[in-house]
Amino acid sequence: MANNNNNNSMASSMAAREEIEALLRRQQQLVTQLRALVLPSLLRDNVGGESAELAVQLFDDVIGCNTSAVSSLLRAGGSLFGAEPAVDDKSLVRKKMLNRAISPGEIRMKEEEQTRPVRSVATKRRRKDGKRSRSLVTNVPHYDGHQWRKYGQKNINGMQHSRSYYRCTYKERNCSATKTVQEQDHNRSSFSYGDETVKYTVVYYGHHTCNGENISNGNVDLPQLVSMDLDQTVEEMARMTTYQAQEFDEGDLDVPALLEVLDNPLLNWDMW
DNA sequence: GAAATTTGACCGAC
DNA sequence: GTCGGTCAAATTTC
Repeated sequence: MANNNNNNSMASSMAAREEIEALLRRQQQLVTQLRALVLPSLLRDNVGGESAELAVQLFDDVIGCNTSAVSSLLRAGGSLFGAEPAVDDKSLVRKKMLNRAISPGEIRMKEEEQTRPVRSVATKRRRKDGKRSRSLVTNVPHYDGHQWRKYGQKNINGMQHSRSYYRCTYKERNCSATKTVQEQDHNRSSFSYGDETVKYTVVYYGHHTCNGENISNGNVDLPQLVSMDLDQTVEEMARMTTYQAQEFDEGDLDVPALLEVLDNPLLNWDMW
């Protein structure tokens, strides 16, 4: 009897925890998207300067607070909400799928992903120059505040889509920054709900030593969203936000990487 | 004509 | 030998 009560309260605590966690993560996404929308407008309208810098700081502070809240929640998970029972990956996937009313076919696909052999770190090829890298998942891969020139494209083993290679436009100024853009396989992305949102994995290598001259002179490369009329931009962002909410999955959220979505000189490149 | 992109070849890590 | 990353000539775009 007492056991039943315990189980019930544990279950409701876990549900509450999951709900809070989901809300916090959703908040992170929204702020990050708002940041990506607002800052380029400041730069484009040449409002820039201190206002833009302050805006970057404020957005980062908000996201930072949110990240801390999620971390605290996860750390306190055991004591506050009761330790989660150990489950194997497959049953976890099933649980997640059931909570989201996903079809058995998709469950099978996800299970296959779990059992698919993963290329070990040791077998990964090292870049020739050994540059450090950061990665993020985004649906606006070209939108990072820098100007890039494509210098290559390759079909990658096991990937449906080819990978594109970009280097900083200001390479002649000794800027060694490069990035790769890889469209994610449609059926490998997080659980989708029938939408057709395309996601890209963007990996950045090296430092920008061009000091973002492209931005300071107002000649910012603002592909896709920012090149649209403002009304259209807001409308588009709202649409994207909806999709993000629908397909949200905890595995997708890489907050440090998202913090660099607007990867311009207003951010401190030396911090990584 | 300049700048950007494409694409096959090459290089080097594994 | 395979494969990911880069180079550079050819092609396309503005």
